[in-house]
Formats: sequence, C-alpha cells, structure tokens
Amino acid sequence: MTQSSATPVILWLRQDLRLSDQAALVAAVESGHPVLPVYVLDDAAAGDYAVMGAGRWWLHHSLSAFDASLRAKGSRLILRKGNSADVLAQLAAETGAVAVHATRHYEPWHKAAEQAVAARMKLNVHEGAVLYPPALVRSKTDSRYRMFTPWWKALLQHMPPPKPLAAPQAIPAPTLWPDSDVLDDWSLLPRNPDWAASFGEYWQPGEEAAKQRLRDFLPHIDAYNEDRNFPGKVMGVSRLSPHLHFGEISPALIWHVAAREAGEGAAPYLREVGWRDFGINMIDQSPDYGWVDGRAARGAFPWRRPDQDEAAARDLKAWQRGMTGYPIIDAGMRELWATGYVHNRIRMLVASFLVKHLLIDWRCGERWFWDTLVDADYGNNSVGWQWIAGTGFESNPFGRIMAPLGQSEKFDCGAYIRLWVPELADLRDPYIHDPEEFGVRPKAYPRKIIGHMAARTRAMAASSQLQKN
DNA sequence: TCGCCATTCTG
DNA sequence: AGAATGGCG
Repeated sequence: MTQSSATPVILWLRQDLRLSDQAALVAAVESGHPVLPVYVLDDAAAGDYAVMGAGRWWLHHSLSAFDASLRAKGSRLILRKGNSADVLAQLAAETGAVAVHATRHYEPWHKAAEQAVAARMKLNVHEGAVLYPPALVRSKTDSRYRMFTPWWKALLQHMPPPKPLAAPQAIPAPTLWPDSDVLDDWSLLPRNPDWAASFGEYWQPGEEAAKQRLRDFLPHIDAYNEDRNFPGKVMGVSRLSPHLHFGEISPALIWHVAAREAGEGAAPYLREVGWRDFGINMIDQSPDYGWVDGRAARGAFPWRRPDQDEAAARDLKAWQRGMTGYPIIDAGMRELWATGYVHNRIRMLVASFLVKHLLIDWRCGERWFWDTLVDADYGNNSVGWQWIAGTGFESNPFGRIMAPLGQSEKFDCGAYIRLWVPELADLRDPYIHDPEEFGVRPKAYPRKIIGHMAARTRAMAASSQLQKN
C-alpha cells in the first residue's frame, strides 16, 4: 500500500478547470495515489483551432485561478507545453505515474489526443463536459440527430444529468513535485498593444466567479425567455459561456442548480444550455463542421473573396472594426472587440450581415469570432455560422435575410448602440437605429457601406444563380 | 415513402 | 399572411 500509494496518477486537464463536479478528479483522488494535475498547452494538435487571442487572455487567468484552488486543497497545477502524448509520457517517466485520468472532449483534436495518449499509457476517460454523451442520443431507428428539436426531445429522456460531484476535501500531493513551466512565460496575455486591457471590467475567469455569476443570474431566470431577446438588458442572459467553455462550471451543475431554484421556470434557459451539447453533437458527427459546408451547395457559392478582391477586403475590415454604417452591427462588432463577447441576438445579426449583405464567406467570420471571442467554442461557433450562412444540415435558408435596422428597433437596441458607438451617443430613438435614413450625419460615423435593399437584391441574385447550376 | 414541421422573420 | 427545403417519424 505504501509503495503503490507513492506512485502518482496524472490528472490531465484541458477544458476542465474546476474542482466541483469533475469525475476525473474524483476518480484520481479515490485511487488512493498522489495526484499530479497537469495542463498541457498543445497548440500544434489543435492547429487552426488552438486557443487564440481573447481565449488566451481567459485561459491565462483561468489557469491562475485553478492553480490557486488546487493549492487551497494541498495540490498545485503543473504546466507543460507540447504534444500531449509526448508530454504525458515524459511526465510519467519522470514521476513513475502509471495512469492518467481525464475528462472526455469531443473536438476532433481532443479525440485524437485521447487516442494517442491511450496508445502509450493507461488512460481513464470520464464524462462530464456534456449533459449526456452525444453518441448515446439516438432516434427510434438508432440514428443520430442533426436537427435540434428532435434531438432535444430525445436528450430530455435522459435528463436530469447525474448529480454533480462535490469537490474533494483534499487532494493528495506527491512527495516531490515535478517541474512546471511558469505561466507568465507562456505569454498568453496580449501586450503592445494590450487590447484586452478592458476585459477585466467585464469578466472574472475561474470557478468561483462562474458559480457567483450563476447565483447572480438565478433571480432573473424566470424572465429569461422574454429578456434574452433584448441585448440592452444586462441580466437578460447569464453570460456563462466562457466559463462553460473552459470547464470552470459543468453543464450538469448548472442544470441541477437552475432546476432546484426555478423548477419548470428554468426550462427555457436550460434549453439554451442544451444548444451547447447540440453543437458538440454536431462536431462529433461531422468533425470538419467548422470549415466544410454541411449541405454542400449545388456548385461553389460565389462568395466575395477578401484575399482576392480589394473591395471585399475593405468590407471585411469595416465589419471587423465596426465601421459598416449600420449602428447595430457596429455596436456589436465593437462590443466584441472591447469585451470578447457579443449578445447572441447581435451575433446573429452581424453574422447575417457579413454573409448576406457583404456576401463574404462565412468561414471568414468564423475565423474572426474564433480570435476575438473569450467563449470561442468549436461546436457553438461552427453550428452558429453554418446556421446563419444556410450551409448547415439544419439552417436558415440563404434567402432569409435578416433586417438589421428593423431588429435594432424591434429589440430596443438604442441604449446598446449609444454604449458602444460613441459617435452616435447624442442620438435619440428612433434616429439612432438608422441615422442616414433620417438625414442625420454624425461626425466621424461612416455612411452605410451598402444599402439594405441593394444588398438584399445582390444576395438573392447570387443565391438564385446557384440554384440554376 | 410521404407528410409534418422547423430557434430565435420579412415586407 | 407567407414559403421552401430537408430531416425525421
């Protein structure tokens, strides 16, 4: 016993930076061995989907918070960089560790890494990143779903999720800690310029902050179904997405807390939490969903290519910078830049604008979001863009073009615009939604880069051209 | 196979 | 009021 208990087990962490409700952690502790928690930064494996800009800011603070939580339990976080399987094998060789515990993830690069690790050592994979394992949600004919509603009905048959596991009282430490990289040396935080300077005003990464945000949101959960449509309502949504992405809080914990506090009133909110599982369900079935059209077009769609067409490049830049001349679009893109987040309704509007008004390939938008969102998540991002672009298995038809100006008014976005577009701060409703229409020309605010009707006509023409092919 | 129905709407 | 396309039972 003394001999074997001195042999450590590795707790391999990825997007699971929490102590509560983590089966892998509980199993590692219950094994009776000292536990070596290690986070491996493996950018090469993820390739284009490595944690990028805004996500790296979050990751830095989340790792720091998680290390502090571990230390309060008598443990600590080892940081290593490189190929996951190589790093873990090396760590095992250094410490004599014989087994690895980890939480299962469904991104293709995570699945590949799990296989590579399992080929070289004893890997115990635990569920916990999802409400329910996606492969086990089956239709009557035993097939898997690509449409949300039937999938959701089937998933509900398996709900509630397992009861959340408590954080261990203490985490047994090895007698000798292996070397760890120094977090600051990873240079995850931006500098020169520090474009994330204001992020701290909006976010506090880490498990404790995630739980606090959930507690703060609970009194508003009954109003969610209505208020979530209004980007100006600060407590209309929970803003838990980045915490969920990095695994600082589990979806099962959210489910149980929300259901306990709000009963049936939690249902609309939990359905939206369910969209995260649905995204995972999609990328699990179609690992290339982030860049390959789900429904292949009947010929190449005539996207305007920013890499080949100067006008398209200018339009893409105007969109990225929030200088399109559409107040609601510009407010959203500037909120994204300043906070690493955008309200979901605005995500739909800006995405639709890029794809349909500007006719720019949805993958350009997917890339921009991947770089700028603190909650950039492969499943969510891919499903969202494919839905808006009309390329997804289940998606909005291309011909359905959202009217940004109408939506801005309908969802009362005046205050939201005044907050993010200071050039328009003096304008009242209804002028704020479409100043050009009212003949108002605020200083330094651009004209619309394309008129709504002109864009609509162009998009419909491009789309019908495709039908003929 | 065939009919039903689809996340967040438009003019 | 309308409307078209594909997943699902």
